[in-house]
Amino acid sequence: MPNIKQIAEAAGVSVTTVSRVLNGHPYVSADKRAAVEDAVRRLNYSRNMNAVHLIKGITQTIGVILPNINHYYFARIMEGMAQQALKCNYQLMLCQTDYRPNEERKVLEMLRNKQMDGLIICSRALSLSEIETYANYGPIALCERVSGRNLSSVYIDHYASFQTAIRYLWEQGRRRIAFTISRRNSPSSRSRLQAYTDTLTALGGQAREDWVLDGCIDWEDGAALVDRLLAMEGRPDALLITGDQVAAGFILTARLRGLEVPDDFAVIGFDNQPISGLLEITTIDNRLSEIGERAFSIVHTQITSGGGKPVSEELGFRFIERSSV
Amino acid sequence: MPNIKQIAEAAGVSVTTVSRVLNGHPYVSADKRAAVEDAVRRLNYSRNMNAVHLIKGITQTIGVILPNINHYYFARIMEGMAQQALKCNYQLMLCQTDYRPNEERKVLEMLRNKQMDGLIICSRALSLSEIETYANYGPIALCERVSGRNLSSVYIDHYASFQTAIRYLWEQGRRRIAFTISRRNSPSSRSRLQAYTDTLTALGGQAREDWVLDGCIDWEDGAALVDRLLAMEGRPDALLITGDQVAAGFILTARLRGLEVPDDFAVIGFDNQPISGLLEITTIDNRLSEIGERAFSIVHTQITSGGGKPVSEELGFRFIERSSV
DNA sequence: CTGTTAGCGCTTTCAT
DNA sequence: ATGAAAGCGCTAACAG
Repeated sequence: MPNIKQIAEAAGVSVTTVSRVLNGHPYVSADKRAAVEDAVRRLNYSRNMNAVHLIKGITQTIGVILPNINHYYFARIMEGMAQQALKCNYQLMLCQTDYRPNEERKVLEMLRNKQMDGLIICSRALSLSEIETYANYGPIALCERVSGRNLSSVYIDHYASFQTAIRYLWEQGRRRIAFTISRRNSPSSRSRLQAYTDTLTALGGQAREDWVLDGCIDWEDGAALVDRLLAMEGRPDALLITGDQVAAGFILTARLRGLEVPDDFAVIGFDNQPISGLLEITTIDNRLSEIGERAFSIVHTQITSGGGKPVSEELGFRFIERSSV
Repeated sequence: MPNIKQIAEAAGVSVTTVSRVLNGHPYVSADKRAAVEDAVRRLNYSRNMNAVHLIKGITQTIGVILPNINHYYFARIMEGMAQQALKCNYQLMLCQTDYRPNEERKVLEMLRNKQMDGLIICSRALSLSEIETYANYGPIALCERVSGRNLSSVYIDHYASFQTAIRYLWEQGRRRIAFTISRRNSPSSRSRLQAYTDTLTALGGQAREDWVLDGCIDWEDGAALVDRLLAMEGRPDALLITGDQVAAGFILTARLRGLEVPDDFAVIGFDNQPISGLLEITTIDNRLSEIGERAFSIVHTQITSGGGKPVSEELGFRFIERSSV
């Protein structure tokens, strides 16, 4: 692979002129420009971008931390980010870290290392405090509500969405409401638990600790839920299931057991996944693709504009009424 | 951000010694090593990896071309690659190019640019010939059968899997067999069409051109298929649907129209997606995660071992009998 | 409009 | 065991 110097020689100009042509700068005479372009073609030249990254101090790359790409929630967010990245001519480094703190740390180090100009964290194991210490090295955005920190944030108000869902079930006459979560101590799980307690208490209903059903991530978990519920005395008559795939697993398995939705169980799913349309599941659209788009744009803007205050952006959820309640 | 020179000064050693400590080389006295480590800590030093990439000529990054990450097929392959990447301490650049030739070209250029050490192409718009011209710049693997070229390849034998599926339907007494594809001219579609024609002809059945149903990618396409089929005179009694999500859309919509699977239509899906378990869809497991793992490992091995011949690896599909036939 | 030159920050001979 | 010095390939003052 030839370098810029060899091109300069071949074209009979200085490296500066070559660089100017390469970068489309003005003030290059037509004939020299042509000579350079010709040399580039003849020698099959291509810039070594690592040298450019080194000298410019940027890489046109944004890192993305998430536990696993093969999950509707994350794939959909990633899709949104990737669409924006394509428009902006930016690259996305996919860091599938499986909620392992040390792997997340490695990615933060890559920001510090200048391997990436910014970072988007879709979900995390590390503490906000630890993440925040890296904010000086480049803009960081999280896909969750964060405030009072040097971190940007794009999020849905999970508290409000849960409140809406619970009130809806209540209005439909349901009084024994349970809900699922994936990880017990995730930020969204905490606000949902809070909303569950607050809302039911306010309505004069009861929020039961044993009706917080955790570890529900895939459809199998939803399927397993059926027996878990049948084993209870005084079982719930309504479920908020955080993830339509889990809800689908539950509903289809319930049918096999001779139970009907919504007669035996009312169900509200989350994310408005394709499957929810297919099964007519009432759901809450969390606008995942837009979360990805906005997170990308915020980080991208901060990179190009050279910093500024962190941005916090709430996207409204959408309640989609179908026939599972 | 301090650089290596400043660390050298602070520690009272040469930059060479600092570099040695940083890279864990031997032949550094314990006290100098300690001095360097101390200086690194005090000055909060972090290597600029772009300089390392420049001088070493590698980036520990592999690019991945795919049209859209928010699709089970690609997300699952990507998951496999990412798991391997994590183990090898390699990074993955996600290049979601939406089948746009020019975007795919940009990624190939990034390989040439040395922004990535190798490339995996999950699906493509460009010709193999064009892709092959980049093979000198780094190992390239495709997730499809490729031979006689300077490109590696990890694939499922779609011809054989289709043959298996069609014979199975035939044995179950189905004679009017149709099938869906996503893109008409993709490599896999071509081998499937070939298998369809060959197999049915061999069995003495008929392969009908109007029973090749294209544009089937998402569940909506599957849902739309029902009416498309009902509008035909002499409609098929069996369907091979390349993608379980599409199959699910078809089956659930068919039920709403009062049709039964497998009574009115026998259905065989593809990919062994979670939904196929949920709906008891007979399917063909294409081992997507393994395809991703192998593709990554092949490229990774070629990078670390410095080239060698391209590798071609076929993974056997698995026929999963459930109750949609 | 063009070229000289000084870096960007790091690794790695090659001496010692 | 340690350091001086020569790059890796490119950009951007600065001087003409």
